Order: sequence, then structure tokens, then C-alpha cells
Amino acid sequence: MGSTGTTAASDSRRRRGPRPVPERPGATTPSTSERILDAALVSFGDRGYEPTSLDALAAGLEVRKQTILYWYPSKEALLEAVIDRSAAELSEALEASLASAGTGWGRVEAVVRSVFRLAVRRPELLGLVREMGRLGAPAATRFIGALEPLVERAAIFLGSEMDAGHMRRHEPRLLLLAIYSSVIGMITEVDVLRAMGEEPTARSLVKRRTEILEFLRSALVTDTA
Amino acid sequence: MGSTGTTAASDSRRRRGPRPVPERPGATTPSTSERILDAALVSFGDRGYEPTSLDALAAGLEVRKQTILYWYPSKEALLEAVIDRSAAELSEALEASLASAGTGWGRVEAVVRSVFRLAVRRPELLGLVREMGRLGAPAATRFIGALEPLVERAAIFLGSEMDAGHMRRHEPRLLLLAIYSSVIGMITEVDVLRAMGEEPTARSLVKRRTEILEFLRSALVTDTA
DNA sequence: GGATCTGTCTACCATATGGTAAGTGACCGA
DNA sequence: TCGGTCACTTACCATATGGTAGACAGATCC
Repeated sequence: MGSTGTTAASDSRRRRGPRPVPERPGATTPSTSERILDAALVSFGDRGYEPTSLDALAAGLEVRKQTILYWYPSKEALLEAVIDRSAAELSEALEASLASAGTGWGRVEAVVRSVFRLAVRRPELLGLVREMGRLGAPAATRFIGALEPLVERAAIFLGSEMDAGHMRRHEPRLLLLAIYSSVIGMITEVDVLRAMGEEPTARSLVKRRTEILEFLRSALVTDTA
Repeated sequence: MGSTGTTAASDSRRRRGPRPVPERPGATTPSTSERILDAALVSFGDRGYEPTSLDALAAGLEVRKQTILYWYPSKEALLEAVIDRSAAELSEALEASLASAGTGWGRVEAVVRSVFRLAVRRPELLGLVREMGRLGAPAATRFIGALEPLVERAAIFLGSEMDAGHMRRHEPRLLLLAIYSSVIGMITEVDVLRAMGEEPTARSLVKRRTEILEFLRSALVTDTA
């Protein structure tokens, strides 16, 4: 992997990465750079990267576009910053849910529930996840790369469950892709859902969570209840 | 607007839909309007609707942009034309596969295999399907609306299989969404796949098809083999 | 007080975008 | 041969885009 954000040497005029965000312990109102990041995440996740203009972003923040370009020297740099922060947040949320999760199927359930919680609390995060697939190699690779440790652990976990005979045998990573796709789809494919006569309400989300959990359970677990 | 003196009730100057495509039975080379549609489908499915510019489309076709606007009076009209034709083609392909399919699980398998065949023969079609979720209500609704009859039949089919005890009981339409998401994801989430160490080759596609079929089978079918 | 740094702003700019207006040449029926 | 339609073109245009250059107010340092 090509690494590092800190290219200390040689750019005096043109920075590549974002300006280092000042530490603001216990800050009550978010700093401008954070507000930019928030707004960008929402717009990237909701409308997509290319269709989001810096002007529109700035207008929503009641700030001039040049303020955005002050903190993030280009639109691409902004995207990278959004990706990094979002991957970290996602990672944290999943880690937290896993920390208090049980064993076996319970761990899968914990992760799925955690993702559905995110769908309520921070839908834009899942919107970005969805958008990742569309943005080509540089962005998506960066994002998934940041989540790689989790993926690795998940694959190992699934493998060991299969070895123990608790789950049906599959290629762990392909199985993971299937789980991932179905869960994300269940949450983000609101138009498909609507076209099927289900309004995407909070109530419906719970129903979808129940459904996908049952679906996954019967797909994975061997000892049928 | 309306600089012309006579503001007629209907639009004589500004068409809303595409210019009626001339019938060309047994045409060997595709007509310009068809070539435009093809190129637009590829670009919309691959890069997305907004990021696709008429100029770029025209350049790829070695035609002036105004030729595109001659056949399709606006970018939006072009999108609609692409959607309509794609929905029809997709619908046809699925109908054809269903016509020669067996019963029960075999019908699900037939559809999945048919979609994977499309992934090889016309990947841009599935790219567009994927893109539909991103484009808001007008486009997605149009697309899904065109496929509604198939969805309806599928839901009824799943319901009756459940009644007969051949498949586990679920909400048919939500189950459909789960199946749809996992299959489309398995095909189009190439970056996720790549990040998991699997190169998206033709060979890998077969493996993914096998995996998703097994996955769906264990999720759906009651009498485990 | 003056110098410097920080964060934001005004003023531009080259380019790209979707779209309008008005041709131009080939063909075609009268 | 002449007008008209068809398919496509050149010539523009208003607007939006990402990005540069530099001014300016306030805080901080000396």
C-alpha cells in the first residue's frame, strides 16, 4: 500500500492533504473544518461525489467556497478526509458492538444490529458506504483498506464457525460480500422498497432488520431451530 | 422564456420525449439514435448519470453533441430513453429464462443464472440497475415500474412456495429485496471484491455465482439436502 | 507599536456544462 | 427543377464548476 498523509517535504505552496485540524478538547460548537466534513459526508452520501459542488456545500454552510478550499486544498482532498473519518467512525461503531457481543451467530447479529442502528443515527454514513462502490479504485480502495482489519477478523471468525460445524461451509470472503450486499441493500435501496409498496419509515426499518436477520440466520446457521 | 410571439398550447418547438426512432428492419449497422442509446447506457451504468457529459458521449461516438440533442431533446430525455429500453431488455431476458425454467427452487436458480449471464454479455445493463438506486424518484420509479409485473409475479411465486412449505416463511417482497441486493452486490461490488483479494475475472464470476446460489438455497429452501 | 500568523473573504479565471439558433447538404416526391 | 424534410453540423451562450491570487480583520508574539 502507498501510505501516509504527511508529505512534510517540498510543498510550500500546494498542500496535498487537508490542513491539520486544530485540537479543540471539549469544544461545544464544531469547528469550521468539522462542519465542512459533516456537510460533505451528507452530500457525498446522499447525492454522490461528482454531483456535489463546492459552491453548494459552501452555501449550505453559509461560508464561502474558499473557506472549504482553505481547509481542504481540493475537492478530492475533501473526499479523502471524509472517507478517512467515516471509515474510522464505522470501524469504531462495529468494534464497540463486537466488544459486547456474544459468540457464534450472536456476533453476526450484533454487527447487523449495529449497522441498522447507524442507519437511524447516521444514515449519511451508510450512504457513503454505498457510494464507495461507484467511485473507482482510489477512493474505494482507501475506504475498504481502512476497514480491512475488520474484514480479516470477520473472515477468520466465519471460517472457524464453519470448521466447528456451526455454520454452513462457504468461501468466507464471498459469503461476507453476500451478507454485506444484502444488509446494505436492505437499508439503502429505498426506491426499490418504495416501488414494492413499502414506505421507508422507521417502523419499516425494524421490520427489514427482523427480516434480514432471519434471512441470514437460515442462510448461515446449520442447527435449524 | 417564450420569446416567440405565439405561445401555443402544445409545444411545437420543444419536444419532451425522444424523436420517434425510425423502423429499420434487418438493419446491419445500428442507427445513430441506437448508437447514442448504447453509449449512454454504458456511461450511465459505468460512471453514473450526472458525471456523464453529453460532450464526452458525443466525442466517443464521433458525432457532435447536437446530434444527441437532435434525437433526445435533453439529457433527461436521453436517460428516460435509456431506462425504458434497458428495462425492456432486462424484462425480456428474465422472461425468456423463466419460460424454460422448471418449478420451485429451479425458478429462482434460473433467474439468478440469467442475471449472471447478463453480467457477462451486457454488464452495463447491471451497472444501470445499480445506478437506479442512486438516481432519485423520477428515474428509479420509471425503471422499477417497468419491471413491476415481474416483481409481482415473483412475490406471488415466493408466497405460494412458502404456503406449500417448500420455502421458509418471509415477507415475500422484503425477501425479494434481500435476494436482489445480494445478487446485484455479488456482481457489481467489484471494488469490495478486489479489496478482499479476489480479482473480478470471468473465472471468479462463476465462483461467485456458485456461492450466491448455495447461499440463497440454504436461506430459502426448507428441505435441506 | 509593529510583525506575523490564522481564518475568512472578495475578485477573478479557464474550462466544461446543457442547451438554443441557424445553417448545410443529401434525398425525395411533385 | 423546386420546395421540403431529414440527419447532422457550426456557431454561440448563460451558467456552473474547481481552483488561484490576494486583501483584510483579528489575535498573538516581540
